[in-house]
Parts: sequence; structure tokens; C-alpha cells
Amino acid sequence: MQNKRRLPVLIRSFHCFRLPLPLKTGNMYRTHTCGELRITDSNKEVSLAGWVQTVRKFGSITFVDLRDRYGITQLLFGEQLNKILDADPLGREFVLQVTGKVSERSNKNSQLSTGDIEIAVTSFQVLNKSAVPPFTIQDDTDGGDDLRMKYRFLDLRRNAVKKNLELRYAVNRSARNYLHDHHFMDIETPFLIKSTPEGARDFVVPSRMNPGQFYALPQSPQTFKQLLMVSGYDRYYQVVKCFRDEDLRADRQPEFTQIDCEMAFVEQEDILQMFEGLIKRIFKDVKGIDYIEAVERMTWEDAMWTYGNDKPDIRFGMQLSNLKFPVHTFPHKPVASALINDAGFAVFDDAETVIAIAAPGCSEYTRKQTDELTDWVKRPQIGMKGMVFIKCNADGTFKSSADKFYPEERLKAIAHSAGAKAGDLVLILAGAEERTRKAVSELRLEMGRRLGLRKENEFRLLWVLDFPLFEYAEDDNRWVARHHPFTSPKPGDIDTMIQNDPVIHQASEYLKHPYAGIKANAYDMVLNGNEIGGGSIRIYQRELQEKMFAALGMDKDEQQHKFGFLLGAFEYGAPPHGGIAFGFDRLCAILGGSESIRDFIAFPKNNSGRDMMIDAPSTIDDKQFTELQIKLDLR
RNA sequence: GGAUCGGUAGUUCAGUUGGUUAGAAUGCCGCCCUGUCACGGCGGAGGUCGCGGGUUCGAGUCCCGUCCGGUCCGCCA
Repeated sequence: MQNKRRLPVLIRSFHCFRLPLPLKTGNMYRTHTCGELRITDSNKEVSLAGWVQTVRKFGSITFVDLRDRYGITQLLFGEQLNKILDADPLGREFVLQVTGKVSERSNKNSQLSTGDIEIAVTSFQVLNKSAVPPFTIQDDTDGGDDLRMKYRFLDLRRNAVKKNLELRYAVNRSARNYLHDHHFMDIETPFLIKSTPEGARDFVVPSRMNPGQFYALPQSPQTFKQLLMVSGYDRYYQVVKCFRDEDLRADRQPEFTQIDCEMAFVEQEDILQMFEGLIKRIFKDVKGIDYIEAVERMTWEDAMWTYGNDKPDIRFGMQLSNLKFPVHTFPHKPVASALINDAGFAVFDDAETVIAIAAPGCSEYTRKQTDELTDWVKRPQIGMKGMVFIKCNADGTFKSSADKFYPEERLKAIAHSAGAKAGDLVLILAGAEERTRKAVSELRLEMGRRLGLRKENEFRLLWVLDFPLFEYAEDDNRWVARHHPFTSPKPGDIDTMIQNDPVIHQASEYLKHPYAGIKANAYDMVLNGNEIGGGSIRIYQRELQEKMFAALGMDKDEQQHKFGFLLGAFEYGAPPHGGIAFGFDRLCAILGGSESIRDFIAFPKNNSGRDMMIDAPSTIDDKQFTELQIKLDLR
């Protein structure tokens, strides 16, 4: 494992970006915004326009907080104007335009940037009334999630959401500036393209002019950006919508945005350095964080070995002790099976895989607490049958739920292998390989969270390198591209690929187990346990691309039908090239300290892919079906 | 496709072993109040307990179904 990075990490949690406050020019509605007037503006005659945040009435005077995108300014309605308000009161969220004089307040409000002044209103105009909003437009709104989504246009007035969108814009600007500085060119690619159901399910769009035929919305601009490389636009980028018709999560939307980049005449190292630069620039511009010297690097195999996960959160340790694994899983790694073998403990003996981790400082856990942890791993989502504990007591003794089978010396050795110290609690899971590995990885993250080891203001970046090129799809009984079928093998594996004539479904000699097989020239960038970007060096020779398609079980006809345009282009001087795409929404959410990407998207969809505000998707008219020559057949 | 949590006033929630008239806070409406900024005081209105069925003398509460929302697994090259 390469590990040249120095320890990190400090942190300022405020956002360093700032939007310009003053309006460049006033107009008939307003001379200033609600966020910019200060005591130095005293006695100026100004006009403001905005929304009524609150009305505070005191008999013959009234205070109104007027809000716009830039802030809140207090308005004072004196005795005369107050009579007008008595007759026709202002309500929350009314759109109001006022003219008046900036005056120093007798009671200042240090919480507001405009808190030293108020506007002594001389005239006003209700530009529009508002119905009573269904929830309060405040940082701490009383509105529930679905109500906020239904009235998203009101939710967006809230400062909390506005800050997220500002952060999003800041990330966008920062990325564009960096890429522009490095000669990347923003080129738009089409949204109505061809369906090639390889990875995710496509969204499809019927074509009226070509009855019975459909466009697909792009899952990414992958092939187009590669064609742009063939065309000689050697540095391309796009902040672009992508579409995938798959089930959603808190961090997954059917339409999402990528910062999509591609470069020609590069090898992997060039890409890694260029985009480390990008991410550092974003951190600096958006968070004011300037500490990242180099992004740490780890091979995929090391990540799987050390953390059981291809996107490890390296902010904390708790590295795995791999006590037992099937022979071919980690051919180059020292599996420590001697520690647990030959003890007659059926739970371990019968298991395909046994993995231990040490939870620091947890040796004092009560029976109730360990039972609760056991229940946690027994939940259907984790699916383990139980958990074995070793308490590493402060006095140097060891106590385990498997005492009967392992003398203290062996418990000590197992605990030691997991890096446990006195006072730690070793957690051991055993079972089928895949499930156990995932369970330990989840357990590690959960314990890290519970023990406060995943610090919100700490950011650790990691490149995960050398992914396997192929992955076996149990359901379809075939090999699929782990990244995508345009990914180049590692240089050393290219000859193997070209020389062999792969009929991969049957036993492929050179694929073997993914851990041992051909490695891809692919890389993911991981931030605090989240994959924020991924890419690869691409195949640019027709012959190799055909081998790749064939390896995935695609015959010549199918290759031609689906990707003939790309294979053809490779015959006309395709340069070596590669690229990367960053998940823009997710990156923003992480920088904003949130698990959910929804609050960083102006108009997101819910769990079921519905837009609750406009109520989409919806049925269409019979006339539309007729035009499309489509008949509905709901089964 | 599956698991799980939730749905009660405009809103956020409470509601005991099934038992009299379903509560609180906030918002809303009215009156009072010249320095508030979570303003305050007094008064008032506001409910098909998601929907359908069942058990029961009696259901917000128990059972079945269904719809909606949240989270997760599968899925997401």
C-alpha cells in the first residue's frame, strides 16, 4: 500500500465562498437588497423589495422583517402608515416594496448583519399577497419532508436550503474555473441518444417521427466524449445531467449531475494529478481548506483486504484482520487462518470467511450492549447469524464468548492480529465470503460512527486503483465490465487480452477470479467513504475494443449494432485517452455535511422517483399516444 | 422484488391494558399594546385519527388489506 500522505486535517467548517451583496444598479423596485444596508448608510433614502418574514405589531407602530435572497432588513411603520396596515394587514410572505430612510436603531440586533439599522418607511406597496404558507419559512422549519417537497418553491426561500444551493453553485464555479484554466473546453452532448442496456436501465423516449423507435437518455456522455477525443478536442468537460432508471436512495436520484471530463494523450498518472488538482481547488475555493498535500493511493485489492470495501473511509483505523478466506480470494495476502484453525469451533470451522475488527475502548461493554450489537448484525440488511466477542481487559486478560474453544493465548493472538489494545473489544464475524466481508465493513463504519471516529469536519481523500476489469454476474451467469466496457486493461494485460480468443462465459483461463484476474486501468476517488468520482484510461484500438465486447458475450453483429459508430471511429486515428466523472450532487452534499443529496438539488425527486411538486410522472393524453402510435398495455 | 419505520388540528407531535367530550405546542382569526426582533397579554376557530374491511357492547388504539411518505437490502457498468 502506498501511503505517502501526511496527517491531515484541520478544519474550518464555514464556507468561504460569498456572493456579491450589492446590486450593481437599482431600478424602480429597489435601490438596495435586504442584506446590504449598514449604519454607514444612515439617512439615505432607499427602496427595498422582498417578502414579509414576520410582522410585529405594537399598537400604533409595526415592525416588519423584510427578506430577500441576501438577508433581512427591519422596516418600521410609524403611526400614519400603521393605520393603513390596521385596515389591510400584512401577512407572512406578502411581496412588499417600500421606500424610506435608513435609520440607526435604538435597540440593535447583533444577530443580523443589518441589525444596526432599520428603514423608517415613508411609502409602501403590496406587490402581491400570499396565502398562509403551510410551514414556516425559517431555518428550523416546522414542515415535514414531504410537505417541503410539495411546496419546494417555498422551501427554497429558507436560508438553510438556499445555502446549499449557493454551495452547489460555488462548487460548480470552482470546477469550471479550474478546468478552464487547464484548457478544458465545455462541449454539450445530446440527451436523446441510443439505448444500450449494458449497466443501468435506460430511461427511454418514444420518437414520433420514427414510430416504434425510442431514444434513450444518457447514463453518461461516455461514448460522445470519447468521440470528441477522436475529433481532437483533447481536453473536454461538461457539468451534465445523467439519467438512470434504477431504484433510489437518499444519495441517488434518477437524474443527477456529473462533472464529466476526458483528456487525450494521457496515461493514468496524468489524470490522477490533473484531478487531484481539481478537487484541491474545490476544497480551497469552497471550504477554505488548503491542507491536502497529496491524495492517498491504495490498490483495490489492498482496500478490500484492509477495509473490506472498495471505498473505504480512512479517517479512522479499525482495519480488518482476515482470519479465513477462500484460497483464491487474496492470493497475494497472508490470511491468518492458523490463528483459528484446529480448535473444534464449528462456527469458524464451517465458515467460508472469518474476519475480526477491534473496537477501541469498548471492552467494558455490558452483555446488553454486546447483545444489541449482535442484533444489529442479525438484521436482514446485514444478515449475519451472530457475532463472537473478545474483551481485551485493561488488566491484560482476555475474555471471550468462544472461551471454550480458544485458550487465552490464542485469544490474545487473534486480538493482536486485529490491532486490539487493552481496553478494546474485538468483534468477529463468520459466514459466506461476500456477506461476511460486507457485514464487517458495515460494522466497522457503524462502530466508527458510534465512537465518533468519523469526524464531520475532517476530509480524507483517497484514490482506489487497479480495479478488476471484469466482474462475474451471478444472475446472468456471465462476465460484465466492472467499470464499463470502454475501460482499458492495465498495459501488461493488453497483450493477454489480444492474444486470447475469449469465450469468456465458459471458464476463461485469464480471467479467473476477479481478485487475481486482469486489472483495469481504472481509478475511483473516495472521500470519507464515499465514491465521489471514477474513471479510466479507455480502449482506443478497434481490435482490443472488439475483444472486450466479445469477452462480455457480444457477437460481431451486436457489437456493430450497438457500438458500430465507436468501433468505426477508432479506425480513423483515435488518440490514447482517458477521463473521469465526478458525482456533482454527492460531492456537494458531502462538502455541505449532509448524507442526502436532495437538499442540494433545487427540485429533487422523492424515493419513488416522483416530483411531488409538479406531480410527475403522469399519464398522457390519448392524442399523444395516437401521435406516437403507441398503445398502452398495463399488465 | 424484499425488509422496516411512520401517517391524529394548517404544521410538528402526544394520546396509558381497547372505555366518557381526542390533547399540547406552533400557526391562523379577533381585541389590547410605541422599541420589538422566538415580542407580550386576553379570547376564539380549527379533527372523516390516510383509506377500506374485520374483531368487540365499545377501536385513534387490536387484526387483515390498501394507498402515501422515510430509511435500507436487491439493483445502481
